[in-house]
Amino acid sequence: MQNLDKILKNKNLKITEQRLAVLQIISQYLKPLSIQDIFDKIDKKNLNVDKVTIYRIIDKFLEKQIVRQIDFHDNKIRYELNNDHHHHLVCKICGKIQPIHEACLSIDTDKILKDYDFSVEDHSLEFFGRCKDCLRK
Amino acid sequence: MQNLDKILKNKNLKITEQRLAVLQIISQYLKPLSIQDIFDKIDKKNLNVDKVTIYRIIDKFLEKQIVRQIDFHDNKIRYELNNDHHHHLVCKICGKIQPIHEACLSIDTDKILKDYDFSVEDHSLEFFGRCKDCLRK
DNA sequence: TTTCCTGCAAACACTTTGCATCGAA
DNA sequence: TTCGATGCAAAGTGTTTGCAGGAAA
Repeated sequence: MQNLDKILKNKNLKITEQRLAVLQIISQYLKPLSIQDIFDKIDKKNLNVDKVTIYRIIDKFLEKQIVRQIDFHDNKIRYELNNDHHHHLVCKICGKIQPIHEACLSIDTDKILKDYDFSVEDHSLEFFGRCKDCLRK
Repeated sequence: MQNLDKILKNKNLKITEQRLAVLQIISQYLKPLSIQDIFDKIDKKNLNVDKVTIYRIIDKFLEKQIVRQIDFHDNKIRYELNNDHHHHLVCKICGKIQPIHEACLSIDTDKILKDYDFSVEDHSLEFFGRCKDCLRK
């Protein structure tokens, strides 16, 4: 619990019950969560946090880069803790999501800077296809 | 114009004015467009296509893989023609979008198949950072 | 005490659904 | 003629805003 306090403190954010609740949920689950997911999970714990507040907390967290935003092409925006950089495998059939941590690609940001005068600070990469269970379907 | 007819025909879709209008807009602009963007641009040409119809057309186009979906982390979903595979540079400051066509990364899908039992059919990769004009801001 | 955060209500924006009509094949 | 596409209306869902009260520093 102490850790979560620190994360907020480091970013000069006031420590509130609501922010801790959201942080706890997000750091507890390995999969990116939508606003609704976060709301439901907080509700299940009988903690009351208004959904509007969750929107605002996530906005702040994005701004302070505590979380990052992920898109799985299903019209839902999801958020996950912005600690280790990784990508996802998204099954087009069953929707299952797997994180992949290996650096299975090399991105030449220097070349992009040289060729396009564009300084890359971040990138998003997601893979879509078929998972083990859906390979034969 | 003939080309657009063919695209629809090849996918066994009925050729209608509305679908041609959407296709034309999407193929005419180099940047991914949101539903609203498409609606506005069609409106400007004094062609009347209901927004609901655009949603349904885009759904069909996604299903038939005529267009693909792109996310620039600004809570708007955009669509672009699914012809040549490319990625985008998105400026975090001014929002400018540049396509990049070079294969500046190599993705080892065989390794993903071997390590994760996951068959990659598609991927999305977008870069976020600062464009030429915003580098000094 | 000050500043920022939260909850509630309401507005706003986005997307989907049902149904009757229309038009492509 | 048939089946699928469209337009309109309405419902459903997601997100933002304003404001007053409340809590952290």
